[in-house]
Amino acid sequence: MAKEYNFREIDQKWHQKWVANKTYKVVEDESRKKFYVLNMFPYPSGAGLHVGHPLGYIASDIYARYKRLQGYNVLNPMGYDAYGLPAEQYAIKTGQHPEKTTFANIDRYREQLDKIGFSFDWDREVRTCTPNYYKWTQWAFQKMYNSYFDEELQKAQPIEKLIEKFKKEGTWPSDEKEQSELLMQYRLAYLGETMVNWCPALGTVLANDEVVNGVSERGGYPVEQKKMRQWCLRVSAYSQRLLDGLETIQWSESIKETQKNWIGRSEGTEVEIKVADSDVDFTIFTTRADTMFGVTFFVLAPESELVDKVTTPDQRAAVDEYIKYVKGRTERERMIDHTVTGVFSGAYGINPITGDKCPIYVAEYVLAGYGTGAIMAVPAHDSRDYAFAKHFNLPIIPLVEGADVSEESYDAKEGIVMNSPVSPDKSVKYDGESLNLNGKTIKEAIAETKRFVKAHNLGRVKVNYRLRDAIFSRQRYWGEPFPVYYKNGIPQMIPEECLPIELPQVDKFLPTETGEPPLGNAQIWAWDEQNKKIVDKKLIDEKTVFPIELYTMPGFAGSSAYYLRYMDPLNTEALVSEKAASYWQNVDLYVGGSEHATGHLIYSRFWNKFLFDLGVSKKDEPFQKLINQGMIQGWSSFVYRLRNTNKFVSFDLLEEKYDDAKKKNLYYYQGTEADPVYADISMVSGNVLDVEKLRQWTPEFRDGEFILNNNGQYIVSQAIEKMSKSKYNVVNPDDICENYGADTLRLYEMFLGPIEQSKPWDVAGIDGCFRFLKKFWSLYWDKEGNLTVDDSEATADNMKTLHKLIKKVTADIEEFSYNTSISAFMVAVNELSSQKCRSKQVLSVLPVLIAPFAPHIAEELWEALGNSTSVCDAQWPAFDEKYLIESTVKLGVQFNGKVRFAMEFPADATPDQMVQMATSAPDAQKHLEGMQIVKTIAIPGRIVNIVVKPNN
RNA sequence: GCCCAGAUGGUGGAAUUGGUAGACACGAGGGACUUAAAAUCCCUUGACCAUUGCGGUCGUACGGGUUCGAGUCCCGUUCCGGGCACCA
Repeated sequence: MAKEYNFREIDQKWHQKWVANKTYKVVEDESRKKFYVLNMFPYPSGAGLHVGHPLGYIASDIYARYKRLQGYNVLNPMGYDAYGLPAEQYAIKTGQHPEKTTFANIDRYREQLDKIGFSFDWDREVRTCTPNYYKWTQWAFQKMYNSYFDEELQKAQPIEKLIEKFKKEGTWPSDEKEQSELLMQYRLAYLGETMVNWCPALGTVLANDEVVNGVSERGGYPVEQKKMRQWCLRVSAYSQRLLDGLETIQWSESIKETQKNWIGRSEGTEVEIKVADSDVDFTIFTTRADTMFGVTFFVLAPESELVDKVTTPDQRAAVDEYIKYVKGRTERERMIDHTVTGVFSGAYGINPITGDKCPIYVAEYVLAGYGTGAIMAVPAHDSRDYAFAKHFNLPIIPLVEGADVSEESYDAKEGIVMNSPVSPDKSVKYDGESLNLNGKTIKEAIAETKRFVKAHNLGRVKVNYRLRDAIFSRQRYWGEPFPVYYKNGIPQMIPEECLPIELPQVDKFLPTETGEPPLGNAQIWAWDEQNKKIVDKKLIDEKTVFPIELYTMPGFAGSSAYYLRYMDPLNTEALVSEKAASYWQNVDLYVGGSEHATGHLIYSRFWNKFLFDLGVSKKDEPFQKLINQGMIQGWSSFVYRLRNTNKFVSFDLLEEKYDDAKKKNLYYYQGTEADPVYADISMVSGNVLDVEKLRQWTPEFRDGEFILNNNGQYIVSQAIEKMSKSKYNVVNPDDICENYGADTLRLYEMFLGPIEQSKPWDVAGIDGCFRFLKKFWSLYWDKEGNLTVDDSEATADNMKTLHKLIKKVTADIEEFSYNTSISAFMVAVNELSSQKCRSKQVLSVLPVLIAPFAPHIAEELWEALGNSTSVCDAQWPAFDEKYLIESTVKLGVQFNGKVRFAMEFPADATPDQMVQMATSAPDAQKHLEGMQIVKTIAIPGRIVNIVVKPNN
């Protein structure tokens, strides 16, 4: 009997050794180069890990182990994003404290993670909900509060500098309340009266990225717009830096593109518009300054305060009614329904370029939050203005030669401008100059108009960003409390030395009866200013004891700077020490899902840029390279229940009909509609249901009648969906570890396909990886279970196989192309096996090569070969080109990078011979005439490149 | 509507970035060993034609183009996925 590959024993043995020897502990070491690998830390949900979670962890663990073998000092930490809604909702339902369930879930996650053999340094674990951690979240918030963004320096500065400036200018008010309000307009963390996404069902506000298609991302509840006083982060101040930074980092183009869209830079022109017969004026923003001659009306956003100033008495009633209508519409309704609505304000604006009086409308298609909340409408060249003009019968003036605007607007920025002006008297003179754009291209016309507007002080060139400030408060319990108290309604920061302000105990996790957030339930929640401590609410007297903020921070607060904390997780004096931050700098490789593109990945970059301005973070960008791992989806299974019965019909007996109205397939059995019901995938093999298992699963199936097909089987239908507890399609990694071992799981998850691609989990192929490990194992042992490795000289074939493998695996890991490197291993093992290779020269290298992928088996073999140290401390081998020289036939000759003709070469021709033959071939002569050869490149067996240039 | 990424056997996916398409794995079929099963090993496996042998033709969503040579580059079309979306 050959020595068996006993993965259970091996996995357990090495897990224990790694823990005992602290193999993965990492300390700063100035003598070695650092490498920082990081995964997006998980939210510990009650469902535990499924096979999708480890995908990214395995990918980064492979890279971390590889870098370590290359001699880098690798930081590869793990922790938990522990604040979150599910724990809170569970608490509301059961009364259990969220901390209790969260910590229980963390323990379970840890147990599962430990089975997979990660090289995490657990001594650096962080949990965002522990005071020792969130102290620094609160600290950063206070720093933001005490900073403003200096437009000239393009960086954060202490707020004191701004106060000084106001004092110097003489604009510093004496009243404390006015001072506070003035500074609030500049602070990076500020209290703002803003329109927020209010979710009544969740009882909290949500950030823009937490709202998807007008409903909450979590739970899918309706969201409405509401004006509320909220803490905000002035993320928009960093718009340009967030945009510029994208050019310096190695992220996928699609993620960068998404962020660029989200930041939404647009360069345009602001123009001042005077309201006729009034002293009111307003500013419009346009990116199409070239179309000023085509303006036929103006539009204000309904929420704009200008509406009130502009509306004439006779239109007042109509406008008020319209505003009421708009307010009654939810975000969702506004998004889906694009019918044209609006109302005339009664006033007219004067186009400064043409002198024309144009009506001013109020319409919901103009957004208050973007630009100035007012636009000039050019129906000929903007589809929204066009629809509006058609609806209200307003004139349409085409401005581009050849553009047909009888059916739709011409929005393209291409063409030659006309009608600008229609006649010379239609262009107002300023300082003797009037604007004429006729005959120019649109691009030229934009530039010319900008110049004109600026020169005659009619407006200014302006860059606008779509990126909004982040709303930073939530009406929840399970989050970081704000280190803020209120003195006569003016917010005050609790002194830094008193941080952290710990989350108080409450008896109920719901909002209070008076509608206060859950923290309103906390009894010991008032600030004693003199004694600097938290005291009972009853003591509030507004003289020395004041109420503390009841809001908590949102989920992204704790996850924005966690990568810095890993550098120095136990530090009580600073977020991160100068020494640790200087050594680790920033994350070299970040792995996580692309769904965070407009959330965490923006907030984190903002947060880091702020800390960089403070000198705390040492790099302007937190994550140098980003890999987005795809999702592993599950195969959901459905059984079909005939409506209003307890009968379940096999899928292949159903009749399928497409319903146009519902846009999906409906199923019928003998005329009765059948509804799909989830069945747990553990009860299904292939697409055949184990009816008895299902009966025992839940009561709804126990007494069900199952109508089987002709083969006596019940067939389910299947769909690929996101893996989720509620879809009963979750595959758990523990079972795989139990049946195949951690190394097989690691290999298989990587072998499934490119990391960045989403793919359904299919256990079918796992045997291939398991077989490979068994073959790999059996390279080392004979029938009696003795090590077969000897000191024999490796053959040329052995060396070729080995060096081919080293080359391939090294290149593949660098490109995160792990699936192909595993294929290369399979080929190499087959080759060595048929070569009957026993040479230590070759076989002692393989464990090092496989160590990143399959660390347990690597350690076991490394030890068997007589090494006393961990394979983690071995050295990654280099390949030698000399073993890899190929000798095959053919292909072509190429001149100047452009191939001209094909010819064949003998199999064993050397590069020099190939060049010689190519240049002397008859076909070559015509290309070489009058030319001299600059350079030749010959790839044996493939192609000869000859770069030529003319003589002289 | 705008932007991004993609389409290769029965399946997951390779292809040195313009150089033998289908590596590797799964599945399927055949065989060996075995009383039997499991495990293991060997052969076949893109399609079609020829199979006693060599072999031949077609083939990377579709239609064109560039090139000695195209899965890869260019133009057009179709389809699927992702992001943004009254952003002026």
